[in-house]
Amino acid sequence: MAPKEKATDTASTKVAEALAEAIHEHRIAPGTKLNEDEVGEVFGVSRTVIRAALQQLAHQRLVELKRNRGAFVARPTVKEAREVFEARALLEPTMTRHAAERMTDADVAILQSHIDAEHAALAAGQTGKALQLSGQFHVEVARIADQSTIEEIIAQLVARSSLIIALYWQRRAALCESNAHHALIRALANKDGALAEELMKNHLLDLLTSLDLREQTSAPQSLSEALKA
Amino acid sequence: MAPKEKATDTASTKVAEALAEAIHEHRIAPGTKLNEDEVGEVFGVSRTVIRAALQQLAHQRLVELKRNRGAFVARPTVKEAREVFEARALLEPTMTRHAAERMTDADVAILQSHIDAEHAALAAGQTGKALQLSGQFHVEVARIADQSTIEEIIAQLVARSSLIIALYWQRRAALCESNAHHALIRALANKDGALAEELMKNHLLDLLTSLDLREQTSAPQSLSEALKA
DNA sequence: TGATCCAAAATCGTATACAATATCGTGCAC
DNA sequence: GTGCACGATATTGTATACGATTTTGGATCA
Repeated sequence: MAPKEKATDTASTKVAEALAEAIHEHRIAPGTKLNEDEVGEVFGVSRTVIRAALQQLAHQRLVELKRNRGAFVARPTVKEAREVFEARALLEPTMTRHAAERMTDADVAILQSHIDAEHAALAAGQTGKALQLSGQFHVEVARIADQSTIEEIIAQLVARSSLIIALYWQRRAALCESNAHHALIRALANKDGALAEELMKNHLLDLLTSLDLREQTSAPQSLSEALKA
Repeated sequence: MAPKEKATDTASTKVAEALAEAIHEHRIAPGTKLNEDEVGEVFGVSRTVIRAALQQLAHQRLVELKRNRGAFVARPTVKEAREVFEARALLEPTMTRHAAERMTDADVAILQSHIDAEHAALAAGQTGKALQLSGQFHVEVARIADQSTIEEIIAQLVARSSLIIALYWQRRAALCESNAHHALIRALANKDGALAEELMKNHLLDLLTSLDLREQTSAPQSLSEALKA
């Protein structure tokens, strides 16, 4: 339960991870300004490390940096949402096929543990946690495919997807995901690359269509941002 | 000719761009340590902005950050080289097809000007510059496809490719590239999506096979690095 | 001679201080 | 009463100072 200390990581990374988790769990609303002094006080560190953390998050597109204005939690547009899933649609099915060809028993166990943890989190009402674990499943597939470069790209896209889902999710069908993952894991365990690829393709499409991507879904968070947009 | 000042960019970005250019043109050898004080003196700024710049470059995988040890120019492995081109192979052909469908006369002109500039640089012996322009061609294709998210990913992959090419290029066939781009531009101008897609796929394969990716091509830059690897 | 340990130097990580810029409120002119 | 200008305030951008960690060199001892 205690956060595992990665001694090799710098302080800014830990802050970035904490902020990312908060953003993914939608505890910080998109568009929120992240004041450096304020955040620094919360984490008990100086602005130096906060700035480094914010820069990391900006590279992941989880926050937006505006010169002399500050950092704001990203508010992915509908277009961006589509683009992220378009990118995933181009990368992940092929990764899944490759993963099926290299699948080991250990890999099956790892993926299964992800699903289990996801179910546990869901049962405990930890929606954010479940979402993160669900995303991690996709990253693991790329890892199994032994494509670390694409794995990183997918990790970033998954992180952005998490924010997108938090924003545009039309509430319903919370566990259909796990079912999709369950079918996927079976195809992967059977080394059925073609089926796994197809399942992943459909899974991503399902995810996309489960979003409400009509233009300007809800009223903008703040009036000021709305008028500037 | 003068570097255009982007007033909206922070100082660290300018330093990062300058360093990136130097790395791409292979004026700084892979594996070279980038001492913060030293680099800071060169650019006449403090370590604060240098650190920010190095962090940006680390995110692009152009430099590697080692805790308490410093920043080193990245030395992509053979595996990483293959992975980068695998990622590009998954993304760019589809982008090319989409670009063909949205191509305007202005876009044709832009792409043509890229090729012309590339030829000019090549004629002037500016190999590094030509390489960069050649890469920019690929980024432009994604822009024309109106996929800014994938455009960013490709931009990053192209940047890494530039370093990879500088490392693993087996000297020969310098201008076959431009020919490939020329054929591509014609297919794009004719809005022949299928042909453009195929040409891009082959072009990327050509690029990959033009590299010498046998294990451990040349002797490592430094003994110390060699022994640690 | 070789290895080991320790101290000194170098370098990175973080905090603080100062400068530049943007934001916001107030007052004045019309 | 409205619009604009200007100064006060807040916030970011950059530089510098200090502490922590690593590296390096030499001295000591087997």
